[in-house]
Amino acid sequence: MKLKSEINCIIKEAFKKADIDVQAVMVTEATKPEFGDFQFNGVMSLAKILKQNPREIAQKLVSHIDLTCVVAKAEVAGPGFINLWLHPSWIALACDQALQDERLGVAKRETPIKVVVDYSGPNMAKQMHVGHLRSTIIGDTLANLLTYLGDEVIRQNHIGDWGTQFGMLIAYLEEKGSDGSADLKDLEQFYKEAKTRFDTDASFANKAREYVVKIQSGDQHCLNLWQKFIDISLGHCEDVYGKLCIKLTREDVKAESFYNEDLPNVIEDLISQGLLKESNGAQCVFLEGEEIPVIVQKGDGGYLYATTDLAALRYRANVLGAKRISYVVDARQSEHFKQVFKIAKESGFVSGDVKLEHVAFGTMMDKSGKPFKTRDGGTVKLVDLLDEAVVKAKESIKDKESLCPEELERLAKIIGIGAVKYADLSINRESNYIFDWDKMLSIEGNTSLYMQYAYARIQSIFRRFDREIKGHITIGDEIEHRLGVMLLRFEEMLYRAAEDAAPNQITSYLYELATLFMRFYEQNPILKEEVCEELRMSRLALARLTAKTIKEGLDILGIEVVDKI
RNA sequence: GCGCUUUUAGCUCAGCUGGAUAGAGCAACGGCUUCCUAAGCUGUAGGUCGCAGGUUCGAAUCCUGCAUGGCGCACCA
Repeated sequence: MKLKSEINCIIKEAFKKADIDVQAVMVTEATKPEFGDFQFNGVMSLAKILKQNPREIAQKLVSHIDLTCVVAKAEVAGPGFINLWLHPSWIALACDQALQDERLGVAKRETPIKVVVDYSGPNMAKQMHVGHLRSTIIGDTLANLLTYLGDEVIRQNHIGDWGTQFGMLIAYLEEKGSDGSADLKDLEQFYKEAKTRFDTDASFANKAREYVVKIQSGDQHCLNLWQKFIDISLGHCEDVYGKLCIKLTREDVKAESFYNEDLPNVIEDLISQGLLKESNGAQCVFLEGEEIPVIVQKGDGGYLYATTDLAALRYRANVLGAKRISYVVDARQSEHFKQVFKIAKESGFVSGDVKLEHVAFGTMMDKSGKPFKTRDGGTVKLVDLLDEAVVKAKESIKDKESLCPEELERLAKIIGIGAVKYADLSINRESNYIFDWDKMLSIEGNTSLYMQYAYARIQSIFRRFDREIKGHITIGDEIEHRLGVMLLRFEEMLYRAAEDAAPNQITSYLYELATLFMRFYEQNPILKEEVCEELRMSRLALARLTAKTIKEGLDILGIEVVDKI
């Protein structure tokens, strides 16, 4: 059941009865409570086309709106707005049904598609840093969301495990002896040391270059060393994923090296499509309207970023069969993706009906608006950031003294990590965002703690009332009415967020929902003596549906909830 | 130089396909509790939506120009 679609149908029916021809109608949420639950604004533009008075058309339309079941009242307002109020009894019934349903009334997509979500993509030469945070959590959320809506989601972790720097690292690993795992605990340090050796020792540098060639030509000894290095490095990433509750596994890893063998074919196929041109010794694709070409093969025969991405694109479209391929990557690479997508379509690597999208996001800044760095200007390791979040969360817990250490640790983890994720996801992903611990761990405003508190508050009701809820929801007052409508909007909100790949639509919704619930709870007692049984059951049911909706929403965001806070 | 992008309240941000008096939170100043989690609710104040034009019955939203901060522009990924 999609709320707006339902109302759209009613409006459309009214148009039909009024004998007015329209294409599509679209109601929107009312901008203010006085204007009802939903409003239809389409009459004004229609009046223009028909050269008639908009108020008259609106009036005519209103007289034909079916007021028996869903819509209770329809009113013309202003220049020709139509305001719509829903039947409280209908809202109540729909909420009852949602509560009975495991999926809270959220239907699965009628025609699910295969979607590849490419996200996280850490570089194996270095430890994950804050720059990977946004891709990882936005991508994971998108994957969760699409999965929930019924699409077949293929998560892809396109790790960087190929290229010249690995020659250096492998050479250094071998120099350190057979068991390098101890030295690899701190990849950053390892990288630095290797780099120093590379820069100061010519024979080491030569060896490193040889290794590059050897790895790429399939030398078994070198490949073994390389594999070992990647395993350890990937292990670091998995620690971070574990802390962050990210669902990526080894099965989702399709590294750059995976496409290596296909790269010569990409070039060949581009040649046969007549898209390739040599320029200054490099193989290039010149796109229409662009002066600077996309290089797919270097003068020395080496391949580039774009080449690998082309190989990956056609693998995903043709082998995996994806109909939507989403790249959750920093906005600075938008030009790259625009070009690669264009080449993929023009070359026929990816057929026209496949939706290619760059889910771009802005840079993470510090409190003063500069790119997020450590005090000495280095990159902040993601592990350190997450550990700090847990420590800070622990400090922020109100009566931490009353909790046992294990419980405090568990709470701090959920709250700290949840706060980092929620803060990021609640921002419109395309804008740069300011990373601010105080704001993040604040209980006020659109934060994860406010959500957690709202949820925990409801759970505490059900600790006092542990019987079965018997009876039905009745919408008694305006706040219950608004809460009910908000609960019913969950489904459409999710579909919208999925379409736009916009997690902040989910957080905005959850915040509005939680706020409404808090208001409802302030003025409508539930377990107090004076409340009659019937009313109590109705309010309990609303509370439970709210809790379930919050939990489901946070679950899609990859954030755990706690019953007590 | 070319291209992409940002600009909304003192601060951090919403604002979906153009719609009614532009919304939250923080910060400021008030109010509510013999306790169903006050880590809550609530009132007041605060904005020529960067500027100037244009399209439209109607523009923060679309178009053009300018200003502003950021980013990207050939063999790194």
